[in-house]
Amino acid sequence: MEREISQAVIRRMPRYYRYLGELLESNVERISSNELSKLMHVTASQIRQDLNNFGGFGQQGYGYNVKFLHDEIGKILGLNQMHNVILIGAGNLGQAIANYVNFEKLSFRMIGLFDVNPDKIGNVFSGAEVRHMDELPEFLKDHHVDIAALTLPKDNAEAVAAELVDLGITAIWNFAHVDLEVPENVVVQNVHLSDSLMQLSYNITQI
Amino acid sequence: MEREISQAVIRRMPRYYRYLGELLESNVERISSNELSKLMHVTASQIRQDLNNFGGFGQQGYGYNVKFLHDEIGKILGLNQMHNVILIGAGNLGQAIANYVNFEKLSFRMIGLFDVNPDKIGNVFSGAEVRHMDELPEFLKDHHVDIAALTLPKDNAEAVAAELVDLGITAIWNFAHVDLEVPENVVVQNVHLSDSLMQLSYNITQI
DNA sequence: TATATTATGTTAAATGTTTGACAAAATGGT
DNA sequence: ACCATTTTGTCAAACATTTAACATAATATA
Repeated sequence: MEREISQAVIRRMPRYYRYLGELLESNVERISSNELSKLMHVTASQIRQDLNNFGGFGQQGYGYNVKFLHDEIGKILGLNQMHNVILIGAGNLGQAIANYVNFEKLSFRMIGLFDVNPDKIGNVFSGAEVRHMDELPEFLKDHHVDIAALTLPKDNAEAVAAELVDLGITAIWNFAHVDLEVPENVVVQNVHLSDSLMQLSYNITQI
Repeated sequence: MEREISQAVIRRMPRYYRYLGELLESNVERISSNELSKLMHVTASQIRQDLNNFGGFGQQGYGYNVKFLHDEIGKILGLNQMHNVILIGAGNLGQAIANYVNFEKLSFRMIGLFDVNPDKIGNVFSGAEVRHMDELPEFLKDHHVDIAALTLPKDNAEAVAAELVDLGITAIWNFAHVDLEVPENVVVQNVHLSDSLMQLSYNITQI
């Protein structure tokens, strides 16, 4: 039986991926957990412990090969395969997120935008046309979708999420200011901006 | 000597605040940790433990008064005072965030937008005009600013952050895809969207 | 008013996470 | 070819967080 890897570890993996990507761009070939720990301001022990959850990627006396480790973490995070993404709610935030997703060219592709506002239907953002929500069932018959991004007001979010789940979506990137209730086979990743702002507000007052 | 409250607890406070706000809107007068735990899908023990970090807000045999607790958590998070916010980088995401901040009317106010792109200077978003970055020092002489939101490409982020810190900014809400190096009296709250997307990507592949 | 019920605040146990220590293995200089 | 140095992977200790248990106090009912 395999032990499940904690989200505490998973949360740190994209950060390793990012630093290794930068090292790669700087043509650094190898790095030790000690050097990386100084760069990232974490303990070397944590780095080694984290990586060892997934296997031994390093070599004693040498350290880690930057390119190899970067690739391996990419695979762990599923970045070696393309994810088709749709987005519901083509407002300001939706447009920003649509851009954002396309930026990660090799792993994520924004293939459809949906809204209910007639003024927005037909507009093209980030190379995708905004369609009416009514077209969603038909669209999902023709296209394989891995992730739905929800960038809409909280009042509609729960109902739209339920509809998406009915239509077979199993991964939701949720920007709405509400916690979605979904079946347990559906993965929800929340980005609660106001929670983040409130945490900042708290930390300001503590100094 | 007061024991510092862990960020694990702080991260949960905005969520309590949100649920209590909804209960308040539904005219619920009182709630027990047990009822709230069912609503929020956390243990009642955790709720009581969390709240007791800040004081005894409840009463045995009664539970918690919703309005009182909501107010108290608001105070803890610093939401009882207005925070002036500026934003650097008036692109798509910047516009979305500017809207977002103004939405929390009683606690946060977007008072200035800055960019270097001449096409953007002079535009008005969310009631604030976009100014050139060169005007920032002058602006900060005339206005008290509590928080600077950074919504710009990662290549400029570190330099802009350094400039902000020089000019006396002590709280940064960072959306740039980079970890800022700042003096320890400066608070940084990161929103790394691509980290979040990668975490989602990982969790998809695990089911 | 007496009593059963509810529900907090708090202590202690259980669980989870991070850090330190070190044996084993590879490297690199002489 | 040898030896000092580096550095991993892993075990165990230290630390932090979460959950369970329960004494105490207020409420509500009869």
